[in-house]
Amino acid sequence: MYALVDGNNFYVSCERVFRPSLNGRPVIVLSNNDGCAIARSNEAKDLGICMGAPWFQIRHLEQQAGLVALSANFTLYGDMSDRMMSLAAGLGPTQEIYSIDESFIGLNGVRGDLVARGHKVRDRILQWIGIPTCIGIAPTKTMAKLANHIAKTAERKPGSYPAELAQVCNLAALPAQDLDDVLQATDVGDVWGVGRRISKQLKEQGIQTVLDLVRMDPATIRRGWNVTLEKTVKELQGQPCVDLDDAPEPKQQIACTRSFGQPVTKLESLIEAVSEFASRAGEKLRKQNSLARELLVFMHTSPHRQGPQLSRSVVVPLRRPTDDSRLLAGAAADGMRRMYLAGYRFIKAGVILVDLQPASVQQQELDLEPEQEAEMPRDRSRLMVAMDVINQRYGKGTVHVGSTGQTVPVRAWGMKQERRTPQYTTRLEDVPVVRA
DNA sequence: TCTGGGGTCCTAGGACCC
DNA sequence: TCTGGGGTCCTAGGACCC
Repeated sequence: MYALVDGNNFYVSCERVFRPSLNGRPVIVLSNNDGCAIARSNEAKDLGICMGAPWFQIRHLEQQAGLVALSANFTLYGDMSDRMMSLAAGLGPTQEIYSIDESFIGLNGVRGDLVARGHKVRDRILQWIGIPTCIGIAPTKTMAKLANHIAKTAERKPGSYPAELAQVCNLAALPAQDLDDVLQATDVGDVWGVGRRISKQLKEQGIQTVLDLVRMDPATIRRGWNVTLEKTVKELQGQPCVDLDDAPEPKQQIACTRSFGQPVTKLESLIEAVSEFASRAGEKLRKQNSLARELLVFMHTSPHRQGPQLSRSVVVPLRRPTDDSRLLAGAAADGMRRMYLAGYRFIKAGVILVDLQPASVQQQELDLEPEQEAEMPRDRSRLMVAMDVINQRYGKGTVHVGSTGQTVPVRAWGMKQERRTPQYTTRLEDVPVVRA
């Protein structure tokens, strides 16, 4: 048995904890560069704002409907997430943190009324952290996801489902006929693993609701689509195919990519940008104790704007597997020099570290180039360790690779974030002060 | 004027091997 | 009249997730 605990409108809820005046108002959180909506309060959803709606298209709602738009404050959301996860873990013996606002809890061995237990944990998260959540409970992860969706919808749209399913929904506790009714009332596109494309295909075959999908023969689904969808159907039928993953493997690739605040044309600016991205990717790489053997750099112009378009990428092999930000930044800069072409307005660039291996694996080699040894650290260099410790303690970018251009007063490629709230929980100067 | 960022899994097809 | 069979590895692209 599994539970899925999911924060409601998570980013918006985080902001509301520190600005209660936002309660009851339409609020959205914008993506990097204040580009588009990535989180919406219920009131904002009711205004018809879609996930991913470009800000310039909905901006008029600020005046017309009192919409509040905030720049993304990922430092805040990450910290609130940690707090929420630690309380959600109290629901059962095992936990898989699936995303910043969701975790699966394994309920094996948990006795008693699961719905009552769910409400207790939900109330605790709301009181201690301030984040409203919904909890779905079921025999498989896919069903728990569905139960969570039902718990949320039942709360937000009264009448859509039986009222007692709101907030905490245990599908395993429903009588068969009630379960069928609930599945029939749910669109097949709401199932975890059924995206826009497959949803459309299923509907063309007459499979409209979750109940229709549950009644399909898994082998038929496999023949008509693929094994992934077959697993989804089996899971919906109550047969577990996806295990709880409470000790995730290290990532197989690590990316750092950004859109620029404004178009960038100059090589120097692009080199600064990808040096910075490579250095940031290096931090993530060291955190999971891996080395990279290859690095991919890319850049492209904006498909949404007029003018000549260009999209290029190059793979840069590294001399030997490394986690050293200096070497990664250098490789990224080399790649950029190789692929750069003048005359284009670039809007995005990025670095992806691929072909990763554990840092514990060491390929020995003959010392054929002893004069280069000093520049090619073989172990995690003490410098990188010191750099990470200082940046952890005094803030990101306190110590950085020189080629990233942080000494320049204004970075040509910097991000636009005009509406960001303070880092209430992670920066001493930003901690709210209570006055009597 | 203006549209995010970071991942995973699966499959088909080509290269290559014996 | 006539061109083997079986296997692995790698890559690109598609679909999905939040």
